[in-house]
Amino acid sequence: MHANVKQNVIPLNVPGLKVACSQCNLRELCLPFGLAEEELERLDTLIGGRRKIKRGQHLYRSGDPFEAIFAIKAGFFKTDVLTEDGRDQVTGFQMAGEIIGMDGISTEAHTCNAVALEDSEVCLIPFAELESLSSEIRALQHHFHKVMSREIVRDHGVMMLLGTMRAEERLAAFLLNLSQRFTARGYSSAEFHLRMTREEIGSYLGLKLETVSRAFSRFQDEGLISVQQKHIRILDIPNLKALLGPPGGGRH
Amino acid sequence: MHANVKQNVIPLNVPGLKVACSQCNLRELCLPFGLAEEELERLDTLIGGRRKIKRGQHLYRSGDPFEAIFAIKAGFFKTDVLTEDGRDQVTGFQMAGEIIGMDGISTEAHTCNAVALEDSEVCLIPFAELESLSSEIRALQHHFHKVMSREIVRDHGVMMLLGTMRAEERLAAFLLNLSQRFTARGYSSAEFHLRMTREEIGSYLGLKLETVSRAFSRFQDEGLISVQQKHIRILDIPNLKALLGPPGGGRH
DNA sequence: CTAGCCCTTTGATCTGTGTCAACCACGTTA
DNA sequence: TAACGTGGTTGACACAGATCAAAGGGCTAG
Repeated sequence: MHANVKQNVIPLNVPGLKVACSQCNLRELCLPFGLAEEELERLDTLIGGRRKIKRGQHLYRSGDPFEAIFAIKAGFFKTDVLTEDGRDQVTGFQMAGEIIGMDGISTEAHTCNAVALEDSEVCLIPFAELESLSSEIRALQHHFHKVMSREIVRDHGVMMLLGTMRAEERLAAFLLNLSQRFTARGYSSAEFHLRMTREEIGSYLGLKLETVSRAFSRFQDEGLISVQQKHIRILDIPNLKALLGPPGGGRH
Repeated sequence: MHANVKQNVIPLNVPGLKVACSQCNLRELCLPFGLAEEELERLDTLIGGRRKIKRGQHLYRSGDPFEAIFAIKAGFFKTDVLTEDGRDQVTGFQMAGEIIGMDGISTEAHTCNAVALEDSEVCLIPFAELESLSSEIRALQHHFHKVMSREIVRDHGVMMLLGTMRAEERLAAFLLNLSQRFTARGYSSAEFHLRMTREEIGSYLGLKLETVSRAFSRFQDEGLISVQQKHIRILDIPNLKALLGPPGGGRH
């Protein structure tokens, strides 16, 4: 492991270089949010380094011992649960700035799989140390609780989607959610690249891939979006949002 | 704190009497789990008193400012989310020993409604004080994180149910889950009283009430359970469990 | 005890989505 | 450049569950 001595290039991940939340451009979205300067520096000492995950590789698997949570530095992940009988449910898609792995806290072992959908990089946050630091920095403790709570609220939203929405509403909600999260990261809200397959979208939304594909086509026919493989352009946000109000239009 | 001097009667809720986790018969299920004697006593000072909730009353409503979480001392609750357009999704049923209200942490306001399905009683846990005490008692902090994480894992289970199971599998999973939770509380695993309506079960399971009713009838015809209104007796747990392995029997 | 209402059950029919199948488009490898 | 494989689209048809409808049973409140 020898130092990388290329010049003119900002070196990343040079051995010995400490990862720094305080310098991270995602700090407003991620765990450091709301911490003071001095606290941020202490947070820097917490991060256990970075890890690169290639597309298709697992960040962790169900059953792995739980030791750390991860902050996504770059890239895109899916998490899924699978049962003995072969059922597979995608429980979420995670992007830069989001925290992943909190499912493992309860049993000291991960309860789902996390797979990179593109080449990605995560920051390791050793959990025992996070708890230590939390008890010293109240703002960190509180913020971490908010992050977990937000996950619970997000899950309730998915339950609502799976329990009450029709196929096209689900897909519209999904696209609007992605759009909004890309916006928060400074990317276009109208144009983006899907990192997941139709089957993965379907699993997340409780639909079959053919149904997802048909809904995409219908949206395109109606001028709401333009689809070309994984490239999506949202053309008519208002009408896409209007789809979320259910069929009749609000009654029943 | 002043001694209560009534004799022969165990006094409950007498004004001035401190609620005590250390004496609670639910402590092995609830927040105190795993704490040492001395820590338990400090936890006692945290509890902000009890509150009785009559059947049909709200413990909190979506939008209420978030100040405390609640430990259910006795009774039965449902939580639900509703959208502007009138959709209603039951996100869970909670019973004695369970913690409710963690959805409110993220935004400082509750994001769902909690309604008592029978006359109930909860212990108030002021959240700011819980965080304070957490930073002093590491075991409490860690246990609270486990409780939140367990909620996330539970939600993933519901997503799996809503995303991949057919009506009868959903109902079987629901009954087995209730049975298991009653068992953990020392009640019969085979015979219990449903506190919720068919419509509420349906909302939770992503089904219409008629479908729930039909599935109950089918189970009864097949000798798996006996149903009389809200009274349920589970007759054949093995075959009920077998329903969870999907139709074909594991393929696809 | 009675009236009223809500909850539940059951039947008949309709429909959104799943299933099965064929074909196509793109990206990768040889 | 050709051949392959994975992922995506589209069509025809089937079916689980929704919807509509009607009737019965048990609480709850007077």
